[in-house]
Amino acid sequence: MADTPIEANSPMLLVLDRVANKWAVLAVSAVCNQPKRFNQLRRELGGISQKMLSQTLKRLERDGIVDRKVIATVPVTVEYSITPLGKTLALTVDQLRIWSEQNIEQILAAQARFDAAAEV
Amino acid sequence: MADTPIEANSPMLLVLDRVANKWAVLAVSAVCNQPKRFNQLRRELGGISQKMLSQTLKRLERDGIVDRKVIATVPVTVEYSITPLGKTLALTVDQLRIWSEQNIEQILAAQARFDAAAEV
DNA sequence: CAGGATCCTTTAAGATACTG
DNA sequence: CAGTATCTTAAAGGATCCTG
Repeated sequence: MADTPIEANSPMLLVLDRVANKWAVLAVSAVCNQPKRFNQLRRELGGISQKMLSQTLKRLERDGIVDRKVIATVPVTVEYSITPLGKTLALTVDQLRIWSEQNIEQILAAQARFDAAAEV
Repeated sequence: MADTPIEANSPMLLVLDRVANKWAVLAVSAVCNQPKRFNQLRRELGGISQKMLSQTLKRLERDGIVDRKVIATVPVTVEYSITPLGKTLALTVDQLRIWSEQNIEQILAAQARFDAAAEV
């Protein structure tokens, strides 16, 4: 890790602001292996509202993480896919997923200890 | 990345909820190399309010990411340091920092393209 | 020095209804 | 089907004052 403290508007924070939220991670992950349609994603991402999904996808598209392709069927179909840039991000985020899975027990144990110590 | 979509309460999301916010990342990063005191951290993390810092540190402590040590001086001193668990997390988060730095240009370029296309 | 408690403002998020 | 617009509610965040 870096010796220098992270500044308030570093690339890291800019990326975190976009990527480090539940729905963005879910969406990237869902789209990562094959293109998906809007409502298909909605169903796949459990409780997401269409507003949130719409927002999330638009942000990801703007950042060049996912690609949006309108197919002129009737009614219209829209396909979301991962970009090359998005793919590398997904790989990186996946590292965090692996860390999470490997350490979730330790975290939960720490929480339990903390809470036990707290309630006297 | 995983083929299976990330479920709504996976370890990943639990970790993201804690770790993937500006202040937590800043705090972990600030404490990563040597222990720091409360107000020392406050100064180092630019604009953080003491409420936010307090909240952030408490959460990180609860999760076993940082360690809190009260030193009985007068007035009292409190020292925050990284735990072994926190250290491995910092390493992982650092990967994301590296990705961010390497790809920030591409992201900004994508945003510029998107915005240019949007305003007609 | 290191915080807790309170109040108040701003932002995020969900529900609902409507459109090309 | 794939969204946008609007309204309302929930949560995050900041400012201020206070204490061991």
